[in-house]
Amino acid sequence: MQAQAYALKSTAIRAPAIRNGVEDRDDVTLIGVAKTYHRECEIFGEGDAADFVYKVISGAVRSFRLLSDGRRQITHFYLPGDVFGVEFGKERRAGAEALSDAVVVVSRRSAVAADFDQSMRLWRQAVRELQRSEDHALTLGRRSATERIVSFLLDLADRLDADDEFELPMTRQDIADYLGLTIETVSRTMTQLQADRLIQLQGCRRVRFPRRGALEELCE
Amino acid sequence: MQAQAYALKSTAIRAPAIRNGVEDRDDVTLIGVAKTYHRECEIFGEGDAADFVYKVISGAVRSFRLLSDGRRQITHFYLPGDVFGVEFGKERRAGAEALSDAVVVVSRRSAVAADFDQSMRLWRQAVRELQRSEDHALTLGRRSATERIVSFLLDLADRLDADDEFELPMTRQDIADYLGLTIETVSRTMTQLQADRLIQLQGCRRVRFPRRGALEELCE
DNA sequence: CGGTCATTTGAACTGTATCAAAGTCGGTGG
DNA sequence: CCACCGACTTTGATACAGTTCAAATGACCG
Repeated sequence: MQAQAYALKSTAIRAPAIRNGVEDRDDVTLIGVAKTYHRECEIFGEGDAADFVYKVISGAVRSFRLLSDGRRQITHFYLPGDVFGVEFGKERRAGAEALSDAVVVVSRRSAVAADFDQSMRLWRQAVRELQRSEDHALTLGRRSATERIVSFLLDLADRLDADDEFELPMTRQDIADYLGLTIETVSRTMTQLQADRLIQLQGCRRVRFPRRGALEELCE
Repeated sequence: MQAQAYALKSTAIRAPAIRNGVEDRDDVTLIGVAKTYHRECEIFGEGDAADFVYKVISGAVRSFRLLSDGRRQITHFYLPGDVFGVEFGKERRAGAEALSDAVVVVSRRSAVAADFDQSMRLWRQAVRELQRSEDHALTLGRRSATERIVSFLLDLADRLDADDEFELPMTRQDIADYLGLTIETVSRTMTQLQADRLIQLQGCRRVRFPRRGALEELCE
């Protein structure tokens, strides 16, 4: 399907709290090994043993689930500062792959569990992540294509701490599989938003919000 | 919108573990007050303080979120034995209402927190519930109307410990708002499933699976 | 029985998918 | 340095699943 890639480089690292989001004094500092995963490289697969937890340093990661006929639903995107791979059971409920070349700190689950304070924070992060999928379900169940795209872009800008301009870390296909749309609908919708002067595109990855207020109105 | 109703009756009670699901030695015994909520009655609203946790004794409950124009997404249905209203933050992220007259045990959050073992179990239940919304997102993002209905019915039968016949505790509109469809599509799809001899309906609430295997194939 | 509310059915419409082709961009090798 | 390649994206034309609007039917309850 797509070019196969594999992990590179491994150095010991202490990954500090990065994101400066609103209430993130809840940030997790993972101690572990930094690994570089190349674009499209699998980090773990659905059903694997969940022995490690991860934190994105740079690049981005997607997690996803598949139906047996190949339809894919991307469940989350992870951006720099995000923790992922925290499972409550023993097995992975979703697979994870690097979107672009990504540097990730990998930490043994058992090692984290030893530190009560740390594992509390990790739990809270994981819960917050799960709560995002409730929001996601609302979007998938009840919003139009335009509303999905707009709320997605606004959310992404927010998580990237971007004010009104940022780089999309994923392809149109990834966006489509996250929003329950097709790649063509994503493309057309973004073209239309640009025609309506609600967003500006420079190349297909760089997005600017010339009038954020108007965008926000579109999906409240 | 709909007939207003209100809570009735309050007696002290000890709500024992009910569901005999596969791995539910994880069941929670809430000690609190039994309340009866009438059909369509609000149990709590989005944004309320989350001071109580609940367990369904009989009847059923829905939780939901609204868009500002009134579109509704039902996030979960709670059946006898289910715990609900466990929040990780201080505020309700969704509203909850009784589907039918429902008996519910209400317990102060602070009271439960005192019992470590108990609150652990409560947490795990809440996490499992949140994980369900990841499954839900897959369904909403990537399955057809027929697949949604079939997987919904199978899941419901399972949770009701029904073998091949059970009573739907909710209206077509509720099913529609859970599955991201319209009431007409739900109705037509069920009629079609019946015509295909994949389900049998007696009245609009009683469902039977004459060939469960065939149903399961429809949504793997 | 009659009234109310939920459900089903029908007909027409529409948003999004599908299928197909053309355009863009970045990288690579000549 | 430039031309070509492959992957991704955009655009176009058409199809269709699911929605919308409207009306008929059915179920429940006093």
